Amino acid sequence: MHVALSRSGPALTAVELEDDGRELRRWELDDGGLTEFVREQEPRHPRWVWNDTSTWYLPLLAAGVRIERCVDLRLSHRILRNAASTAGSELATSPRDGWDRPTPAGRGASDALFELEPPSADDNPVAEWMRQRAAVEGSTQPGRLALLLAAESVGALIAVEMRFAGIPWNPERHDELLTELLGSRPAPGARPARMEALLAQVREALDEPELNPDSPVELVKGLQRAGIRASSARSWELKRIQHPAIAPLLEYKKLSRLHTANGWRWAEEWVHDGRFHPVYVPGGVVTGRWAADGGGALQLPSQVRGAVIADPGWTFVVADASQLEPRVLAAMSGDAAMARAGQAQDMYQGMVDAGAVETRPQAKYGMLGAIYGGTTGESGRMRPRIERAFPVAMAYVENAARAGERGEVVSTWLGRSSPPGHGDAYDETASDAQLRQSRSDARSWGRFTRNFVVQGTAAEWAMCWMGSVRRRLWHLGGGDEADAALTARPHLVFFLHDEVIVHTPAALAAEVEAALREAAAEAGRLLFGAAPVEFALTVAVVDSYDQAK
DNA sequence: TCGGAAAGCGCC
DNA sequence: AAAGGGCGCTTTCCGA
Repeated sequence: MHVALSRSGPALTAVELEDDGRELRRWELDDGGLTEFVREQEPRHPRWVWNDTSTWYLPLLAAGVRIERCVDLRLSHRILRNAASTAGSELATSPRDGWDRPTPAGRGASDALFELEPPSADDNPVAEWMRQRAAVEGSTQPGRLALLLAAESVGALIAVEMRFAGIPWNPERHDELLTELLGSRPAPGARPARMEALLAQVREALDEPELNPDSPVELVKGLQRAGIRASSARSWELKRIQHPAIAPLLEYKKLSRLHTANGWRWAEEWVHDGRFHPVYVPGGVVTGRWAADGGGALQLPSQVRGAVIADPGWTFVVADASQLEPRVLAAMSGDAAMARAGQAQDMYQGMVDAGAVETRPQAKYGMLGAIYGGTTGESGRMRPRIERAFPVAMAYVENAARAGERGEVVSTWLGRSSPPGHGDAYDETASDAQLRQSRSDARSWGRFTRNFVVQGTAAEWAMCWMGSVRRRLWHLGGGDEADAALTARPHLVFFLHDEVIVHTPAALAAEVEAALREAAAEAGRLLFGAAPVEFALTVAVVDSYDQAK
């Protein structure tokens, strides 16, 4: 059962659809009636069809209404517009229209969390839904694409739910952590005491009393005047230099980053009532990974994770998928030897035990090099051995790289396609320098497409995993019969590419862990069927995030 | 004065 | 000669 929601000015329309798109019933509503309508219909388990999940769902959640499933038409449209397997569809060949507009930004401080604009008017969702169904059914891989759209849509629900719930954040502990590292909070515009002290050491050691360490240009000039040959102000370059100014300078830069990105000002903007409410952007990255729009949820530094503290009587279950991308590559390429190495809880150790390489770091850098296209350092040295041990997997990523170099489009396992390549950027009149540049650009694009197929498929696995986790957690909390709100049950509060945090009553932690593991296995089956690849999780039950790992 | 690019670094 | 993928955020830099 599907119910499409749309808005025309102040009027809302709900249309119940037969599976073939025929209209069964129609309701005319207003904003005040929407919440009650959805609440009444939800026990029938409709799939809500709407333009953008965040605009419709956030107000519903705020009113205490949680839904089971939806179709996010705009996210789906974007996938189908670009997918190689739907290139001939009416959707993909028609001119760009309103459905090609970007998802409305959820930007803004969480003060405005419940003061969002109401859902905006848009083109007819029923017609768009039919167009999308036709594109999927006419594609070369309808089953996979349908799964991708379902996973993307449940991801959109989860993103809104996590923003709504927020991640428990203890402002006092955050302030303590900052004070331990930086000194007490300085006046606006002033440097914290610890940074000021380090800066004095740097200036002294360089004999540069006016040095401005925050300007890379000034910093490099100052270093050079002191006889230090540095071509940039990057930490990795400075680390190689023997000079008394370097250690305090590196420490200064580290603290400066913390102070500006996740310091007191950040907390004032993003943490309210003991919760950090980041804005997630499903599908915000070309590969299908999520992005964040404000708050920096995907870059939360380890220094402040100790401020993520569970509520009294509650705890966190932190789970990350171990070596997700190598496992995904083993499954999608069908590399049996690599899959065998993945039978181990620690796949890199499994690669050592299989005799592919000698040490765990060699396995790790070798694999990352294979997936990223690295040719230097340890990953470059390991390349021949990885190729010998896992020829099928390596051929898979090499093919993706060569396709990208030729300007071709590549696709993930479920059918998300890469952006169009550059094609031949030169002709017979090109100079040697232009030819070199062109070949370099092609190789660079090849590294992108090589990584795209793996990173994008890993994102698909993660979305299937989370969708399954979400469903299981809801039932753990009593399912539809229970009256408890989303945040009164075990619920997802954080997601970071291959890692989730569940906030749960402590008594349910063991069941949550089991649900996470079952969901990981389910995601593997959903994507890859009976492929003999295991998706191992590392799980920790902790009261604060810094205790995980 | 403003806005975009670049630099640098945090996460995976 | 160049030689590792994807992002977001903050500050500085620089030109319109």
